[in-house]
Amino acid sequence: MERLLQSIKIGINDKIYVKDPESSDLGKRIIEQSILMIDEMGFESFTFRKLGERIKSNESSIYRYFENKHKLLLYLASWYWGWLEYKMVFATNGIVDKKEKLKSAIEILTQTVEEDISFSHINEVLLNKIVINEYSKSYLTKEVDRENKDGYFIIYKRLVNRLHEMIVALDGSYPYPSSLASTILEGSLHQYFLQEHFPMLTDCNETTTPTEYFMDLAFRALKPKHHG
Amino acid sequence: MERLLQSIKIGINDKIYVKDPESSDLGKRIIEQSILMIDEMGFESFTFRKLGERIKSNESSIYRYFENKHKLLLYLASWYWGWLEYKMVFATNGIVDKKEKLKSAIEILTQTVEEDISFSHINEVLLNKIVINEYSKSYLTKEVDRENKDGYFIIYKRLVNRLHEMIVALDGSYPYPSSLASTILEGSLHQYFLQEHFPMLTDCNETTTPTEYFMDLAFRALKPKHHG
DNA sequence: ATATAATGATAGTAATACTTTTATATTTGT
DNA sequence: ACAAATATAAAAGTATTACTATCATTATAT
Repeated sequence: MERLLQSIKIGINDKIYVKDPESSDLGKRIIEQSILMIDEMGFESFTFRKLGERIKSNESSIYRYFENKHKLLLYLASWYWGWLEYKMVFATNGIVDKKEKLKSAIEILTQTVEEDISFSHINEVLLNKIVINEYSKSYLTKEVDRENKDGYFIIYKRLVNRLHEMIVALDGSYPYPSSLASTILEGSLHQYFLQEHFPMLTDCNETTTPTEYFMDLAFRALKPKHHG
Repeated sequence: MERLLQSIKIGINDKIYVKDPESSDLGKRIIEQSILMIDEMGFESFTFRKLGERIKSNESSIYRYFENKHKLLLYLASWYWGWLEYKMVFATNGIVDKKEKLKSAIEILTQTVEEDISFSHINEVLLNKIVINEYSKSYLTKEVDRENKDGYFIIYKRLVNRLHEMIVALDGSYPYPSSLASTILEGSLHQYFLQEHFPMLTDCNETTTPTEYFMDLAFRALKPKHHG
């Protein structure tokens, strides 16, 4: 899998950036270090000025890659969802049994992230933490409709839709396949957050994972026909 | 119910404010107009300076009630959850049938909000919109653990816990009652958001409500024993 | 009538989120 | 190898934000 992925590039809407950060060394440092810094200090405290100091580059140079830090967050999130989408499509590709296929998808989408050596400048474990803590802020804005129109959330939407399709394929009679799909994706992030900061509001802990919870929930909801 | 509520005050952790906004006319105007303004312009664009202009008071006077706009958001959210909690406790109070009780709770917690004339300076419909669009920002911060320790989220936690208890009472064998409770509350906000901005990611629309979705989901998950 | 508390007006500060300009380095095409 | 184009760096400037501080005025309580 590593070999295959080595030549893969996550395709991100080019309106999100001014200049493709994958196209230069500076761009890659911007991505690499912004992930570390946002994880360390949180998105609110993170600034391009601080990032410039950290990567020993100039604030104004960073602005040549991203209009502002909001766009950078959109970029990081898109990359993350694109990466998850790839992993999911890859993992579910050969599976013919619809239940097993959905199981595999839910597993990929809700499980704890491990580092992927294929993208050396991106720390997927930290990126997952960022998505848990900051992703909502990328769409809970007054600009969401315009940005959605401009395609900034297209990868996430495609991912929810893929899950939705697997749900429909397994149980066409279930009346809320889109809502279940979006609940699994968003709810999984939320359960990880609760586990860390509000443990009394979740059953997830060291022994019980969000994956188990959503797997159980999905299959209680879908009551799929058992066959073979 | 209106008569009864007339003398009710939602009790909010007094560390959230510097001076209780319920204790003066200026305080009430701060609450009233901040709700309108945050709804209009979004939390990011909202500032105490703008609020001061709007209520024809001084920026510095507003700082005598709230340390910053983050604390104001925590206040508004606490009020909202306290108000919902009151409505839920009131509605479920007399119900002995455990299934009906949980049904009633889910209905109150996930249904569309209507104005409550008991609190004349608070527009509950707009406050609900604010909670949908901004609540996550109140806890997705680096300060969440300290603020949680200081009790800023206590009402929300109590509310999730009440729902959790009703779930356990109905089906003690269900392994994820806390996660289900938090999923219903948070997920309901999310489904309303999706309905407005990402309709393709939800089945909720003019005819299907988040209440129906979560009611269905909860009772598929819980498979409660039917009796009577 | 006086003390106390609440509010208002004004100004000031450090940081943020940029933009602009100019200089320097690096890459690329011929 | 050299000029032209492009990328990056340095520095300064601007408007706004998120406060803080000071002092004046107004309302209320005793």
